[in-house]
Amino acid sequence: MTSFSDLNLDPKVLKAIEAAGYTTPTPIQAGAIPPALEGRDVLGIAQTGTGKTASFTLPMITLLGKGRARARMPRSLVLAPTRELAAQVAENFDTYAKGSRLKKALLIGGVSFKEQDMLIDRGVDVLIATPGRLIDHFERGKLLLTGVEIMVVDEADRMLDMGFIPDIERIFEMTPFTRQTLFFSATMAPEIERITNKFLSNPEKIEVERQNTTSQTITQILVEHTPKRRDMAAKDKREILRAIIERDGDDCRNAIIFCNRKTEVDVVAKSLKKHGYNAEPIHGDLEQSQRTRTLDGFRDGSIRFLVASDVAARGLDIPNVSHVFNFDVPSHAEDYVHRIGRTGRAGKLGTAYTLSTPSDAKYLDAIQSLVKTELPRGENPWTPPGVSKREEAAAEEEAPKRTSSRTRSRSKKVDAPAAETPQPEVKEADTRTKARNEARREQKPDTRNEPRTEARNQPRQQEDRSGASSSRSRGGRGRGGDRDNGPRVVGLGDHVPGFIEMSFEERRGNS
DNA sequence: AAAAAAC
Repeated sequence: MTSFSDLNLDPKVLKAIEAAGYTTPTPIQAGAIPPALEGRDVLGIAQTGTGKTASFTLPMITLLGKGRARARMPRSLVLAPTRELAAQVAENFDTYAKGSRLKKALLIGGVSFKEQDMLIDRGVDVLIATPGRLIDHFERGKLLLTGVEIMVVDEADRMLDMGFIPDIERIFEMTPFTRQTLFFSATMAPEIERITNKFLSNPEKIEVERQNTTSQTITQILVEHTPKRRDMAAKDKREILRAIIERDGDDCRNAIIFCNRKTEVDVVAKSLKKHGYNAEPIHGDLEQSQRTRTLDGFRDGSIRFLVASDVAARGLDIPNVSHVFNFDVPSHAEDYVHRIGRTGRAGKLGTAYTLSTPSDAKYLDAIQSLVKTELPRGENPWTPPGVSKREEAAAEEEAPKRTSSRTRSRSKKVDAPAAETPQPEVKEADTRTKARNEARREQKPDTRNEPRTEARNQPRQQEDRSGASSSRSRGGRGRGGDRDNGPRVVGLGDHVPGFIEMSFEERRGNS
């Protein structure tokens, strides 16, 4: 078995790897590092979580160790699709280039040009960028890419999804054709294939087994719900979300809650906050400073719930995420895989809930055929207020033979035992129903009103969280404390070093 | 149908 010390890496890099607690490279690292060190092009087919980032940062640091950067002429370039991923790559360089004199700059949008300009002017060895901001700098004449010796394209398939491929081609053409290219993609779509044929020369191809989406470390649970009306789905799902959080108690240490739309992200985050939960939103319409702050806060545990758009679905390496919620069923099946992959990392256990309504059926089918399993159905812990289980069942039976009259169906509901018709729905014309309701309320005031109010208020109180956790037996899954004693794994992909568990602030403080 | 990324 290879170890890092067999890989011809710079002794200083080896020392940094050792300090981070690693001895054995992951398959992608073992496959990509040797050819990269020989100066060959590399085509890596691998997803995040396989140790991909280190498979290019480690050889880059080693190769760039000799030589010095000239002003405005970076010696290497790493392109990433999102700002957060670019920042993550930059952190990786910080970790492993500690002993070296390499200078780096992070060029991402949403922050001022000033600092970035200064760094470029002074000369950098490593430039890490999102395509838009890089091209912007280039067009301002602040940047020359003719000195690029190594170019890395990370998450190419996502770049394709985001329409970045023309930009990537443009950037390729601004660099010298003698450069070394390291190219990473989770899939080889035809368009990706075309690009690699055009810009890579005789690459060493390393394919790492597709990450097991039904990984044993992730428990997937589907929670189905049929809203009374279609427009109530979102509101109902917010209730269900809170009910699950309460039910799972301490097991749900933290969670990423994915929504399909940015507006929904805002609504869900606001709603959780209103109910006393520690939650923050993250999506592309928010200020970059806030995005960074929120992600740091989630990483260091000061934020318990990260409500996110798909900006956070891929590649982000946040260890110790206990739960992922698909508040919305993702409409691209691939995204499901990426989203739930934010938990169950580094051999630890994770739970991924997906909330679905009948209108999601089509997307759900696509997901299930992609992951080649039927998602196990879990219990929906939330009951709509005023609707007993019994009545729910009755209503379902009733549904097929329902006749036209709304009034009739409503009065039926009222007749059912323990029913509570929502007051706003009772029209003045319906005086008989109203009177009946009032009479019933007088007869049994506590059994109807009290529990309902309490149930609604319960999650509001912070104390209730610990209260709920005492009864968190979790349907016999019996995992309790074994989250931290999961299967033993080695290498930079699965094993997570201590520093990753720290916030960026803390890491800076350490260096 | 929407998200991401440049000003």
